[in-house]
Amino acid sequence: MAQKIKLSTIADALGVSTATVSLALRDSPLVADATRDRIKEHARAIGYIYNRRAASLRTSRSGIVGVVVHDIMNPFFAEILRSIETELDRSRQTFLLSNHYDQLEKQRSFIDTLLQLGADGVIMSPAIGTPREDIQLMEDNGLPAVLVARSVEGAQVPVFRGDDSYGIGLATNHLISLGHRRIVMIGGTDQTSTGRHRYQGYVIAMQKAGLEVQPHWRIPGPRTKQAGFEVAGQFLALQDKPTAAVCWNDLVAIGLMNGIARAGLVPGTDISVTGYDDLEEAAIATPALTTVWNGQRDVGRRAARALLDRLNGIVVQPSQELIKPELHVRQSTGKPVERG
Amino acid sequence: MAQKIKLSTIADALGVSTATVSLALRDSPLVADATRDRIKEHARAIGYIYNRRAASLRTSRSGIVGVVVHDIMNPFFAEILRSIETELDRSRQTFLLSNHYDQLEKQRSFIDTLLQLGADGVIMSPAIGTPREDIQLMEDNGLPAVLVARSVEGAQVPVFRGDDSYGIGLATNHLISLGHRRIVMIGGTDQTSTGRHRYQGYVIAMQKAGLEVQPHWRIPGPRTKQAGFEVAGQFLALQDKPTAAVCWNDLVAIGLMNGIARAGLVPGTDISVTGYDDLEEAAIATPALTTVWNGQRDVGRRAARALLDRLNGIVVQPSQELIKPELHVRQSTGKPVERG
DNA sequence: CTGAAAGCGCTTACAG
DNA sequence: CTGAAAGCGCTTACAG
Repeated sequence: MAQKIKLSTIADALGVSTATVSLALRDSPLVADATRDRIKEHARAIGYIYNRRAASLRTSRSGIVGVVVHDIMNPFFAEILRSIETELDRSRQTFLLSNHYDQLEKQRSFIDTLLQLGADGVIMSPAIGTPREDIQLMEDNGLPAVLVARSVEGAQVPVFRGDDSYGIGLATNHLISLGHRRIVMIGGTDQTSTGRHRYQGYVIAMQKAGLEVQPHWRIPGPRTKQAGFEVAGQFLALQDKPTAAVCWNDLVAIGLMNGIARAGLVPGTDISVTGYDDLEEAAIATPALTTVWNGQRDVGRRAARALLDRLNGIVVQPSQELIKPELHVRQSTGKPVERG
Repeated sequence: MAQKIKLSTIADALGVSTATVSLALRDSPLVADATRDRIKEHARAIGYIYNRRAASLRTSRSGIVGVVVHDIMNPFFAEILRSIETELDRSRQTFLLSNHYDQLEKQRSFIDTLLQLGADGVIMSPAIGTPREDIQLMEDNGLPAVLVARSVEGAQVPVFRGDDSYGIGLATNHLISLGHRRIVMIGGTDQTSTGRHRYQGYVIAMQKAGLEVQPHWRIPGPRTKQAGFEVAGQFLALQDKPTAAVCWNDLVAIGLMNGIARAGLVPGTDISVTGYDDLEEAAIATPALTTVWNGQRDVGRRAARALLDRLNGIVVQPSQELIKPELHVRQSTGKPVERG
């Protein structure tokens, strides 16, 4: 890489100032058309590479937006990410992605990196236990934030998430209307707002139907296919032989169905199972999964737009935006079957 | 955010020079211990944020490593990414992730961004059709590259990938040894080196066993669960009723098994199916999937190390590093069963 | 419509 | 062990 090519290289070669080159490359109307064309053509010809660090140091805008989630490999976040990506691409923002794996330290170190790079904003699904001070720190340092999926008590920023209590209610009511009485909730944790909301939704639906809620009908924890699979034995061994399971998400539901099948029972027939999220995979599972569509695409799109608005100086009020979930009925639920 | 805090803010407050502050914050032995401690403590107390853009402009190292793959949501890449992440974290490099979805334009625009940000290096699984000039452009502009999963003809950079021809041979031979004669290969494309290598491996294994290879025994295309599911009908309708399918990857295999089950046949009994990659999911599929472990973790780890070596000035010879795959036999394969 | 000059916030020889 | 000064490559008033 012979000699580093910079604005002044072009300016010198064409006998103009760097100011003119800078303006020309950014299509400023201040530059005469002929001059602009000459400059752009020359820049292209010699392979000029714009130095964004220098520009960003000067303008204090970096064109970088950070996105932090629990785990990008989780298909639920994957769908949110895809719609965020689409939205940000449109505004030519580069997006910097990171997993925090629910470790506060990882999340903090990423936020630190964003601050150091002068990122323009951040979209995050906060790690379990994120204190509102961590959110405030970003805002105080000029890094506007928007939350998705989970909220942080007391944080003064917009939040976009599904209406979890309502959504799990849809699944629970569906099972109740099919005639199920002994319904277990599998997965999730009280440590997240989402976890608390979903469990509440289940409890409320059961109580409204006049059904008792047994403490041992909650198997907390599982959030992955693997975990759903592993918990099948424990579920099937419950004394009072529940006939249905409301699962934390589609991954847990699919894992559980695999575990049920492995135990010689037929999911959807012997045991009814519901998921949550309506991932692409839900429709092709065996049996096809009855689940709750969680509006991932909307969450991502609306969060990205809210952030872009903030970047463009539009004031976005801190608020909780609840996306309404929808029940999608498929073959994994049916009338209850009593097991010997 | 009152007044921007910078090195000189600290220098002024403590009556030292910015040079001393800069050195102290980076633990330079040139600074007296007492001075260093005083500076670091003050920096922490007033909430100083290091400006990496300024530093990077000066030093021309950014601490950023780009990672580009087809699709981060694909579990195959997910596992590679996780091991890259672990490796880079250790060297305190920030990693900038992007999907190219096999669109050359997306890939180019990301590479451009990396060049503009002054990234230190890049690890990529090149998009279909990537010309070697695109790789050369990065190298010429001081952005060292390392390839994973796919190679680019003629590119002078290190490549880490599985031995695809050998690996698919393991799966094919396994089916042949069970007694299968009519074996179909489903998925993949000749447009990628991986696709060509895997099909070759299948053909070679068939021929070595003295079996004829029928052109219609190849159903190219599918690479996702959804696509595997959809192609089941076409597969089951083949005139000569093949008894087994060698699939492009685990996703296709799992989708196909779901499709077979939906058609009323029992995968693993009526039809033998093999996958490729050995994703976590393979072990919990119903039936558990016989598949080829593709060394994702090794690929990621070794690629990251090679790049870090290059960043540290160690010369890494361009070479093709083939990771040896292993066959993992489970329940999705068995003796052939002739269908009416 | 174009140019000369200052400045973004660091780091790095160099001098003492 | 510490400081004064130059410079990384841009952009932005300002002047003409």
